[in-house]
Amino acid sequence: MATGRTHRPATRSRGIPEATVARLPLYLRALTALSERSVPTVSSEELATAAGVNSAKLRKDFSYLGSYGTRGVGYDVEYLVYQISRELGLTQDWPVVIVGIGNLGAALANYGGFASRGFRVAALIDADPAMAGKPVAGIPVQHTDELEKIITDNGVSIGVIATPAGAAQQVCERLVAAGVTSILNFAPTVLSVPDGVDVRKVDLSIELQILAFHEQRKAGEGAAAEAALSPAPAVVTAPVPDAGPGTDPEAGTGTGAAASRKGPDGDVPAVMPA
Amino acid sequence: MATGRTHRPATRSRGIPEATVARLPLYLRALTALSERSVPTVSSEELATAAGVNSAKLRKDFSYLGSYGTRGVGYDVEYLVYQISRELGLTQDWPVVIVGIGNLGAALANYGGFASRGFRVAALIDADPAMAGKPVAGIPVQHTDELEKIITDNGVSIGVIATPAGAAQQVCERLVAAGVTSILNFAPTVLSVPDGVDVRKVDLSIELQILAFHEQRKAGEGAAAEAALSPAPAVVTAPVPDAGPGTDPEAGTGTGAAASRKGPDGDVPAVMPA
DNA sequence: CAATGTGAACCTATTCACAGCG
DNA sequence: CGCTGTGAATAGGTTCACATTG
Repeated sequence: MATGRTHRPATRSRGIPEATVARLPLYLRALTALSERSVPTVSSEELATAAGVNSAKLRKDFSYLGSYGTRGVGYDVEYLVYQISRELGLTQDWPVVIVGIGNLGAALANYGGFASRGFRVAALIDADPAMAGKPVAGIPVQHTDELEKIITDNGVSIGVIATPAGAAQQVCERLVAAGVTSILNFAPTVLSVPDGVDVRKVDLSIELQILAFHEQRKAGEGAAAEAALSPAPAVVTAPVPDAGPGTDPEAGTGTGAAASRKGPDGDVPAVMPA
Repeated sequence: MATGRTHRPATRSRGIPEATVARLPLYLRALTALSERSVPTVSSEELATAAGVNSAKLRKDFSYLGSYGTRGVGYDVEYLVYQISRELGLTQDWPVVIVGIGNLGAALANYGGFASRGFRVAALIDADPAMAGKPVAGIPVQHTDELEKIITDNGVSIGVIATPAGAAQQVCERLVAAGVTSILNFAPTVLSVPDGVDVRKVDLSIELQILAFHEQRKAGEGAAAEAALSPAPAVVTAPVPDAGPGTDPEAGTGTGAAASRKGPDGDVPAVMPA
C-alpha cells in the first residue's frame, strides 16, 4: 500500500453516487416510520422533510434507483421501503462481530438498531481473558484467540472495532486476514487496509472538534448577541489575545497558550513566520 | 420549516471549506502523536500518510489556514499543533453536557478522548430518577429537571444527546432553549433545530447500512461465492401488506414488480426502535 | 534541490426550473 | 393540476502539475 489506501472505489458503485448511498438509510428510516403508521404514499416534499433534506435532492437520489414514484401522487411507502432495503443489501442477513467489549463495545452490543435491520451480532470478542464467557447483551464474550475461527465459521464480512486506539490496527489486520472486508472503526486511529476493504470511522472527538470550530465562529461573530441566554462566563477563558472574528490569522504569538495546553514536552517556541 | 433546516451555514466558515475543517482534527491527532515523539518537523507527504489523506489535499487544506510551512523542509510540528488547535477553537475550554446516560452515554462519559482536547464533561443528565446522584465516570448523574439550570450555570454551548430516539427532539429543544448552540446527536432521529444551531449526527445503524451496500456490491461482483456460509434465510419476497384504505395504488406496479424483480432473498426486517 | 503553495483542470454533488406524465 | 423525473446551471471539493522559495 503505497500511500495509505483507505479509499473505496467510489466508481464501482454501479452508478449510485456515494452521497446518495449515504442518504438512503435516512430515507429508509423515515419510510419505515410512515409504514408503521400505515401511511400508503408520500410526496417527495413530505418525505424530504421527514428525512431532513430538500425535495429536489431526494427526487434526484431516487432517480438513481429507478423510477419508483407516480407523478401527481408520490411514492408508495411499502414499495419504496422494499426497494431501498434491497438496494442497501438489507434483504440479506449480515453477521457482524464486535471487537473490544469495553464501555463502548457493550453499548454497541446492546444497541437495538443494530439487530433490527438485517444486522446480527454474531459474536463479541475481547482481549481480556477475564471477560471470556461473560455475557454482554445476552451474548457470551469470546477471547481474541478465537477471532479467526469466529470470522470463518460465521461467514462474517463486517467487523466493528471498539478497542483502544493502540490495538485497532492489529485487530484490523487480523479481521481482514480472516476475511472481513468492511470495517466500522470506533477507535481514534487511522486504519490502513488493503485495497478492496472498506473502512468507515466514527469518531466522537472529531465530531466535537468540528462543532467547536463552528461554535467559536458564532461566538466571535455577532458580538454578545447570544449572551441573552448564556451568561457565558466560562467561555472567554482564552489565554490568547483571541482575534475574535479573525479575518486574518495573525496569530499574535500564542506560545504561552500552545505550550500551556499541550502536555509533556511542552513549549517549543515554534518558528514564527511573518 | 420550508425545507428541513438542519443545515449549517457552510458559507459562514470564514473561507475555510467545510471539508477542510472536518480533516483538521485528523491532522491534529497525527501531529500530536509526532509531538509526543518529539519529532520537530514533518513533510506534507509524511503527515498526509499518517492522517490517511494524500499530500496535495493536505497542503491545500493548510493553505487555507495560511502559510505555515517552510519550503524545502516541511512543517514545524509544535507550531502547527498550535495553529490548528487555535483554528478549531481548542485553545479554550468547552464545557459539554451529555444527556441520556444509558450504555452509550456512560461509554461517552468514560471516553478519554473527550476530556483530552479542551472538552470537559460538565454534567451528565438522565431522565431516570433512579440514576440521580449515581456517579458515572466519577461524575454524579443529575435529573433532567435540572437541565436548564445546568446549562446556564456552566455556560454550556455544546450538548451531546444519547437518549432513545423518542426523547431526542424534546431534549434537543430544551437544550437549545437553554442556550446550547451545538449538538452532537447519537439518537437515530432527524433533529430539527432553529437557524444558528449546529447539529452533527453519529449513527451506527446508518454507517452499517452504508457498509452493507458496498459489501453487497463486492459479493455480486466476482461471483456468487459468499453463499457458502449463509444458510438461505426465509424467502418471502413482497412484504407489501398494503394498508390501502382509500387510494389503491395499482397493485401491479407495487406488489408484482417488487416480487418479480430479482429476488435472491427477501425478508425485510424493517423494525425501527421508535 | 526538496518540498511548499497554488492556479487550473477535473470530478462530484446540490440546486434550479421545467417538461412530461398520471 | 400536482408531482415526479431530469437536463442544465452552479457550487464545492479533489487532484494535477509546476513555479516558487528557503
